[in-house]
Amino acid sequence: MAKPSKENTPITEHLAYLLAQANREINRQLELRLSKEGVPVEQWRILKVLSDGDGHSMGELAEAVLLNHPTLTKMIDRMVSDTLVYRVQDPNDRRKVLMFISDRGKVLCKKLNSLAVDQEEHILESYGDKSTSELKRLLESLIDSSN
Amino acid sequence: MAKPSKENTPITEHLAYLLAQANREINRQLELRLSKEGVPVEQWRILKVLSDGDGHSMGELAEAVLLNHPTLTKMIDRMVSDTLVYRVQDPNDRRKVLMFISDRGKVLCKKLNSLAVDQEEHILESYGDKSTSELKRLLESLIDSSN
DNA sequence: TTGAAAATATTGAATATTCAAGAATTGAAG
DNA sequence: CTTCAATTCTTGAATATTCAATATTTTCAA
Repeated sequence: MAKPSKENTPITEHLAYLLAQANREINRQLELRLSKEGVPVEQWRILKVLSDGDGHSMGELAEAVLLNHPTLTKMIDRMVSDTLVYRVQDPNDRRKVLMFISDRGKVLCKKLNSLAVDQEEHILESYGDKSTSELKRLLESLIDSSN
Repeated sequence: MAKPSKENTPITEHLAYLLAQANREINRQLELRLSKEGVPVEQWRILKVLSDGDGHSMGELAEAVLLNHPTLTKMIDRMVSDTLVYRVQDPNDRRKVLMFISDRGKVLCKKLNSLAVDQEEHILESYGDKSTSELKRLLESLIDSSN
């Protein structure tokens, strides 16, 4: 009997592919909702992270919103132009820049949050409560086990 | 009692974010392995889809490998230069181009497959057999329910 | 204290992706 | 048949991302 081989598994059965596909689909839906306010998903993430009111360094932010450093810098430049966020030099470590959300940013963030909640509710409806929370649990644990 | 609100759920609890994070992590690992052969993940996907030996139109391919049309065209241009794949005009519908994998492409694809299998096995080890198949199942069903 | 190494953020050039327009072919209605 | 809309793919310009290099500040060992 031949040794069972996984080498010609169709692409659609690879975990990496399923994740990419699901991510693409969910992201597309979210993008569609947020486009009502003309804001890309990454900017919503940034606003959401900053909305705790604390100052976050660029490095911290980049990690949290899944962007690499130079990309974040340029996106923040745009958001500063739009007066959604602002930079403050960290007094304790002057290499760092602390990012803060502005009042305008807070207002926008609230609107975006409710658009995002709409989507999550839509997913809950079509996909189910149980599946959703189970999926979240598994994803968290996958992420954990990858570090 | 206040109405329970999901509007200030931390970003890390959103399904869209968890998917993005997991996708990023797994993709990074896969990228690292495939970089041994100097091939981006998307090219591996293309080779894998074409490795059934049939001709696939650009539209079909774009859908299958999660790239939009112009991006795919340009990536295919590179792969044609590298003689990994080749174009044939579809005799039944001359608007279409059918893509085929070359012999050189097949050889490369085999090497890439085994690198990818390495990764899947690594995931199985650290994450577990049960979790992996359960996660795959849930992802498939999420993708289904999104169409 | 000094000087070298590490950490942090930005910049500019190279590369890649996307959007909108174009070219070729097919389908289908009049 | 003819013409007009739809489909398929490619192209070029605009935009975004990435890589490598730079500037600044901090850390730490000698």
